[in-house]
Amino acid sequence: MTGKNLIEMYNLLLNYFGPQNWWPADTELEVMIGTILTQNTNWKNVEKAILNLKNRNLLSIDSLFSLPVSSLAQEIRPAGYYNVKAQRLKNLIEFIVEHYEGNLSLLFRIETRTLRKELLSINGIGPETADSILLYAAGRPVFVIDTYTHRILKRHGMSEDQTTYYELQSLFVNHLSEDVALFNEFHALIVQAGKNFCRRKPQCLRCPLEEWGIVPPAID
DNA sequence: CACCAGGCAAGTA
DNA sequence: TACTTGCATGGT
Repeated sequence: MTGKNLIEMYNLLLNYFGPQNWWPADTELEVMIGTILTQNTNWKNVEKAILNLKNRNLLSIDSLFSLPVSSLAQEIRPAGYYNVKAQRLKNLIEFIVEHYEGNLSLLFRIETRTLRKELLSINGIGPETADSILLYAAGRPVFVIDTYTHRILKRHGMSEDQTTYYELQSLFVNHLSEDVALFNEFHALIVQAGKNFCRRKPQCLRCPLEEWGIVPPAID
């Protein structure tokens, strides 16, 4: 497993699925909200929640800041875990208001490593959410790892159960050029492949990566 | 009916 | 450090 396989994987997926045009959102704030809402949750449900916020003109730092967390929870109900996620969104908004004058461009002025630590300091933002914000909202060359990435690489013999988030991230970063557009597209394609072919059961069927000559075992 | 979805934090030993 | 559990709606 080498970089060659990753580039090959990328080309196969891009050829099969085409460009994914991520992240599906109108503003940087909407991206950030989406990263929290989609935690362990189907994106379709997230869309319903975001539509609720849009319809009530709540997609701004100021309006979210003054909205009671209980009201926010009701708006985002379709996204599931709504009490937890409402508090997490509040934590994010309060952080931006209290540390960066409620100004996203002020927050995104920070250097990547530091910005990552800042995001991780917020309760409710873990490695994947932080990296998604860095890549898809702040436009930094950070590779996002999710459960699909773990699953697909494991099925193709490129990782193990114990392989950590950061080990997988290093695998991609060390074998790819540090390119925001590439990282953006690659992760989106992995998610697309995961949704279509890499469910836990009944294992990968008609997977575009079959061309590798690898028969992915059903695992997890 | 069971299973899954673009995680994370908190609790336990 | 290394597991386990709670969180929850909506689609298949």
